[in-house]
Amino acid sequence: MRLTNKGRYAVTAIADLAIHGNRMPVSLADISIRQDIPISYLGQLFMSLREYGLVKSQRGPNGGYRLAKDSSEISIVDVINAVDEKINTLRCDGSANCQKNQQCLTHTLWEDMNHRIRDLFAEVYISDIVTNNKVLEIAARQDAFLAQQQTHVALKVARA
Amino acid sequence: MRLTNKGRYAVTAIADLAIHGNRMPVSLADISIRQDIPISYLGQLFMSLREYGLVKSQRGPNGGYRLAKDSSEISIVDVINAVDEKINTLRCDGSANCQKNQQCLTHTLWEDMNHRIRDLFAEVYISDIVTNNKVLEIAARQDAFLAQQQTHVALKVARA
DNA sequence: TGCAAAAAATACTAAAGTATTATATACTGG
DNA sequence: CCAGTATATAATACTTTAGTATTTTTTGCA
Repeated sequence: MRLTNKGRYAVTAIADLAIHGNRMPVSLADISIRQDIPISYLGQLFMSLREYGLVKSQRGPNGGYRLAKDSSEISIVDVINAVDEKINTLRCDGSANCQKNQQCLTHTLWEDMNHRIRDLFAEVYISDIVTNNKVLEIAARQDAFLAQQQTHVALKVARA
Repeated sequence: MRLTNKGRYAVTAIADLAIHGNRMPVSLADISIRQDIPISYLGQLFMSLREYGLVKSQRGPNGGYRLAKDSSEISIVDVINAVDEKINTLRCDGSANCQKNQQCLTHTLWEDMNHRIRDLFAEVYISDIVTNNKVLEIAARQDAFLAQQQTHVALKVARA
């Protein structure tokens, strides 16, 4: 079983889209600044997310990404699957050949835990996340930060 | 979050003790053969398990390990903790400094998932595992395999 | 029509973590 | 005293993860 930055980043980025993508596509650059995720890494993640059908893209100026479905139809397990982080407690990948081509002593246990954890992640939807007050509060802080960054850039450009 | 061979090995080894340690201490050599786990790796794991108070050791001939408590008092989460595999979905280790010393957007989410997964593992006890019929069946197969190995060794010694 | 903003695609590298092996030492029952 | 056992630690090989870099393609807009 493993859930690392990759999966966390992906869920965070999808939540960012759910919050900011209502009117306009959201650029990776904006997500990168708001969520503090390397932009090039985001690029990789969004290729998977798009192939998996969770987001749709728009190239060119003012382009970016939007959710392909409503946030109430995307669960965390979808996102984690999309970026290929298996939530898997099994050594044998389910084929029960963990010990010399036969089941190991605890095979059934891990299989069971696997299901239960998957269910846990399957029942949390992106909409649940982005309606949480604490989350919205943090999103507001991140918005302010992005605006501030953009002002800095504008000033630099004006000076030059 | 991460659960790898180390944690799986540890739980499997503890289950092996629960099954075979009623009368005599169980040697790492036997566990190694029955469960197909490298003996030197087992040595490392059992150091942790002993320090954590889950097993007690007996050196010398006919020595080995036994459970330090009843199998109904050892949950999976204890075992995994003992060998230092954190079941942790959090990037920031709980201190909520995941993004520039402040909470990241999904901090609360991962914290919540963390608790739920921990609860899942905390409610499964070793006794649950070793009373399962399928598990006992596999244990019987492993016993036969060990006996066969020992016969081979005995024959070799007799021949020499 | 050309520039700039954006995604798409791919290759590469460094760091961290995992699993395993190896080796030497200490203890203990017969 | 010997052999079987745990104890302890070091070293190594391997895998995965995270992150960086670069080039190409698309497209809105001035």
